[in-house]
Amino acid sequence: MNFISRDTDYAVRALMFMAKGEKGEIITVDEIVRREKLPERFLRRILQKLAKNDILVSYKGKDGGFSLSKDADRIRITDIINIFQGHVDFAKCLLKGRKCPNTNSCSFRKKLKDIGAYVNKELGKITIGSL
Amino acid sequence: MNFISRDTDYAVRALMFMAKGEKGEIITVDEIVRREKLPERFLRRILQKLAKNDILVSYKGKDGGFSLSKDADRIRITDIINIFQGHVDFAKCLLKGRKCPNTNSCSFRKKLKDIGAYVNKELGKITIGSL
DNA sequence: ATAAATGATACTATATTAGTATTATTAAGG
DNA sequence: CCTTAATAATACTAATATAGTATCATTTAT
Repeated sequence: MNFISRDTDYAVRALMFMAKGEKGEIITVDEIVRREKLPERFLRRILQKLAKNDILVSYKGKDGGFSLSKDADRIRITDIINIFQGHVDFAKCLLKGRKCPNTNSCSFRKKLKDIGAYVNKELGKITIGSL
Repeated sequence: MNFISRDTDYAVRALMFMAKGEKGEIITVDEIVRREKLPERFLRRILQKLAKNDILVSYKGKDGGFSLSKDADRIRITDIINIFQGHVDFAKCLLKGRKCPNTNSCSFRKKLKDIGAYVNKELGKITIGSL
């Protein structure tokens, strides 16, 4: 079981690559594909999604491409994970269609919740710039 | 994105229920289904898997059922997660078919690894008995 | 106008998750 | 030994998530 999904992973690689360039530099999908050897169409969609979520700015048309929308130190890993994997829920009750019998005294979920809070806190400290 | 899968969740519920009984008590799948309202055939397979992995002892034939194979305090949540979800890998490199360019200097995976180690340590502290 | 880029959206393939169904095996008890 | 009540093994299925691919539209510099 992997904690990080492929699109999150690819997004981080692309962002790390972009962060190496000058601030505000416009980079095309093809450049990233050449350097990082990621599947072109898939990566294209990933970058589009990053643009929609204000991580990247996209420039259409000739000489277009993508640039980081903010300083790499302000792009947190949790942002990327949330975009591609949704909120990481450590303590969700998985009973279907009915209320959990021990709903408000579930010590298991309480402990999972604590662990989840720690993980999110630590992941929040990691930024593209810090990598 | 859920960290815990449904079979892990159901297994923990079943084990917690069984741990309430006397030590070594034999309990049938049907009893657990009645009390915890879990899908019978699915739960049956889950308990079989727990038996195969030495968490439960199974007794076939009339008056059969399952009992905990050891003290509930010695059944850790990580054991259950490993059985149903496999090893939880926080830092796996997801590049396909080719070597990662920055294989031995990947600061991202290094940080993920640290977080994963913490999570596994904390999950290892949680036992069925402690819940 | 053309070329070179992204945008939107639909499609597909594979894997994982969450089950269900069927038949076999085992063991207690009359 | 036969019946009954339990698990064992295994195959099957349905739904969902993951990992892509394909197509056509739109934009913009020259």
